Amino acid sequence: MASLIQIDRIQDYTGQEVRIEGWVYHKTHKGKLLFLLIRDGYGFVQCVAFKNDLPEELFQKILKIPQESSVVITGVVREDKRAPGIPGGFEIGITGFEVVHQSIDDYPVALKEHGVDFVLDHRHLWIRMPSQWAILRIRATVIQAIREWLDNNGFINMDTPILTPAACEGTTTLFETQYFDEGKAYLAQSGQLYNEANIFAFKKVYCFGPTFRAEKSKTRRHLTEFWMVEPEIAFCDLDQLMDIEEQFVTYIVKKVLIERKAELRSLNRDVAILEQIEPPFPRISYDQAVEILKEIYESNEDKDNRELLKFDWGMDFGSPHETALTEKFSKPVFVYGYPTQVKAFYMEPWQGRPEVSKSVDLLAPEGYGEIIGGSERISNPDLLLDRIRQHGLPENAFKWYLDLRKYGSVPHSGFGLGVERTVAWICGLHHIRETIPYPRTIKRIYP
RNA sequence: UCCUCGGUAGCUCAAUGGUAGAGCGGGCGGCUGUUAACCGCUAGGUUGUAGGUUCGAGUCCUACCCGAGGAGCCA
Repeated sequence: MASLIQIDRIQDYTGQEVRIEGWVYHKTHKGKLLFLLIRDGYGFVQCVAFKNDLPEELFQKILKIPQESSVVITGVVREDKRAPGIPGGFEIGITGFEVVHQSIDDYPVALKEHGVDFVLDHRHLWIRMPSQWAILRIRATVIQAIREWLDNNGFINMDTPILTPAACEGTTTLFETQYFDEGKAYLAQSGQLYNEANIFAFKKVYCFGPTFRAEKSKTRRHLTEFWMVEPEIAFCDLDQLMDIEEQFVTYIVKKVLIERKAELRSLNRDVAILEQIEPPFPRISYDQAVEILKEIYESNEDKDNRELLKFDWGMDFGSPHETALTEKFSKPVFVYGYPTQVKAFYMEPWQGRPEVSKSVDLLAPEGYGEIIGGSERISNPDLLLDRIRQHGLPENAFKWYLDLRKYGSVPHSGFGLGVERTVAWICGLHHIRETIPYPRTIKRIYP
């Protein structure tokens, strides 16, 4: 029997008779000539049947097969530039055709444009389409790259709890659940505080898991459930943190470029932009960013846009500001030294400038905005206690967190990278919802 | 929470207040290189819901439901 192959390795089998197990994605025929586009989970390949070369019964069987039917096809691999597919350029001349299950003929997801509501209601079927398949393959590679780089650079994975007793940062709205007789528990929005404990045992750690935000955000950059990797490093200041972040992000992009080129191409992503991602990334201070935004504001002629771009020192960037700022750069750009008042309570103040924090965000180019938020953490126990009190946080809940500054406190830093925003940027997508298999948004929990 | 837009065939969309239509998808037939092929035939509808105006409402009015985009907040 012909050997079973994966479509992504098809170029290794030119001239050989092979077998593929997969599903019929598309069928078209022109009299005696018939084309099937078959997907097997690893790729998409065109299979060709010519009536005169096959028994009549077999040709009719292929002709009648509905979209999405599961099949086992035997045939000879040949190179042909005309052949569509991912990777494409190869096709299989059918010699054998076996139906595993004949799909019923009302498959709802047609090969055409669909509305947002429709495709999200059919997400369980939508993921079979080439664009969604490619995006989710790239997502898996991004996740693999994240773990690889961290594991190979002295970090150890420490899972932090998802059920937590209180708001970690006391800012965002959390999902709430009853925890037996212990009162309310909340779904984690960050593992950072636990990681700050972990570094005192393991030096460099990361947690990687789902994160939950119950905010009623309704934009193309938001999900209520998303994945975040949070590295945390002992003996690390803000500059060293930026060094780590740029190495990390560069590795992720390079890995995708090497292993998922066919997928990027199928998404029509301009890879030239990604290929130039190399350290160092530009580093600008918040103060400089404010100056740049003022210039952009002054030179903007469109009155409506102009109002959205209005900005004063002390504000946090809105989406229009991030977009305008990053359009000035072709690489991801660091913005450091945000005003203390717009950032979380645990961030180390700038020396001699307490109104500024040792914080840094990494903004992706092409208007994709913040993919990383990070900072150097407060290492002085008295200052940390002051901040907890100023923010009206429950002191008791932070007792353990304050302990960390009492026993061997060191300068330390960390950051969180949002997986979905990173994937959206690498893939060049309009909306974050396509970067996760089953997106959870404020109005959607099906399927 | 606020602002804007939308809801008509399985899907994408048309239809000046006057007989609800096209393309795709489905079914049947034709064609040896299709790339969401093309050509012919065919089936397919409680126009989001409830009320109102009118001789007559997909269209105008009111309320509601559902969804999307954006703002705020954030990764």
